[in-house]
Amino acid sequence: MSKSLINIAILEPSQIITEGLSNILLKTGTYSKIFKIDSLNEFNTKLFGSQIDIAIINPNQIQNKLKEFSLLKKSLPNTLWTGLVYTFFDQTLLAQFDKIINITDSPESIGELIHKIKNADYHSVTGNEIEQLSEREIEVLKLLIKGLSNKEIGDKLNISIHTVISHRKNISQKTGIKSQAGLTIYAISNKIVQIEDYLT
Amino acid sequence: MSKSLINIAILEPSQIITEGLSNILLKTGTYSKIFKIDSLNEFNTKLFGSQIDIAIINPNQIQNKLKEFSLLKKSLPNTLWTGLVYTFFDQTLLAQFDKIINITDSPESIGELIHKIKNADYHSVTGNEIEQLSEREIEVLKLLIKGLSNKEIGDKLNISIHTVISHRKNISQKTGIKSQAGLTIYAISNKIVQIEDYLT
DNA sequence: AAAAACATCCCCTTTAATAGGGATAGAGGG
DNA sequence: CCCTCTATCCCTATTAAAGGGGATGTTTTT
Repeated sequence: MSKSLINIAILEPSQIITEGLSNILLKTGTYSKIFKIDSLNEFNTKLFGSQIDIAIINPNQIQNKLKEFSLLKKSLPNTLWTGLVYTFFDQTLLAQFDKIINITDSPESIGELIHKIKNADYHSVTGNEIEQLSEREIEVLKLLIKGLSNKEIGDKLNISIHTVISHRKNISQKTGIKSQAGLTIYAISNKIVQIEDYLT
Repeated sequence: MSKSLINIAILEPSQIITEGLSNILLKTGTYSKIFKIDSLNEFNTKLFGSQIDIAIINPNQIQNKLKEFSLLKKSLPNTLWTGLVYTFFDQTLLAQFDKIINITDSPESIGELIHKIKNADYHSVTGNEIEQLSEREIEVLKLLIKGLSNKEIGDKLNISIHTVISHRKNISQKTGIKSQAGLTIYAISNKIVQIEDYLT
């Protein structure tokens, strides 16, 4: 891949970030053309046929669209799929990307990204499956994180406290996490709960 | 306040965001001068004597510097203190600002901000004091969130379990949060712990 | 100098969670 | 049809936490 003009697609809802990133990319001195897009499927419409070398994507945009994203990666194997992270995201989500750049990265390190793509080939990796919690277990987990006791959870779900304890045992086994704090972080990072809902 | 040139200070560690925001502010068509700064105290050094009309600040930058920020607001009462939010923050932290803009806000709504400042006076409000946790309490909280028991925390800090329990009682009283899950979320949203450290 | 906050330690009682051990019934896939 | 997973329920013993009550000495603030 020895070409001097690089095509970069940016999928990011914040115009502030899109503007800033474009500027910094253009300032790296490499000749690049930047396409700003609003959704994943614009890769197949607006950008169809273009050879996109780097796609920079807000991970939120592939949330709940993992299959679509997988297909896209297969249909565009020569693209470097990059996640743009400015808050914490689920690790399994980030694992879908070939590379991660952070909003606080310096222009220099972003410049390096461009440099590398000119000199190397990247191979898309498929993320690992995590052991899924069942629906009921997730219900229990959500209430658990609200700080409810086993008994309160049972009352709320109309099941006995023993069932709740069973579910909790299974949750702990599946996740390997024993403490409530750890489970809270697990639930947040896996988007089972939104942290915003817990801020008063 | 009927002046055409507006001075804007931006305190934001991400260069991507600073770049993007500057661009959008300049594109609003108003004549504004933008100062990029790296810390709160540059208001008293680099910017000393300048009439800053709008300060746009990443709330992280005032975390643990609430007193300094309060004094600053008092010494610069004609400045509009604006928080730039791109992830969740503690609400009490956001209450310290006169105004909040979000990273996903459109250029138009940011332009409105500039427009308003030209036609109105803003009065700085002093935010409520957050009841601060003591150093020791924060140490205990951090270990608590790792899932350690009271006894383990005591062993780690070389204090008796009774002291740990005392600290926990005080933490609960100060924050009003009883459950470990709630405290975890409190600690994350107050940047006492980084959620990234807990992702395996 | 007095008051407030902090850090340390101790006691008691009640309530909840943990860690084992189970059982049963239904749904779904191979 | 068998096996696995899920959801439900139960028991016992041990450990931990919650919620009260204090006390003492040291900083820090007013």
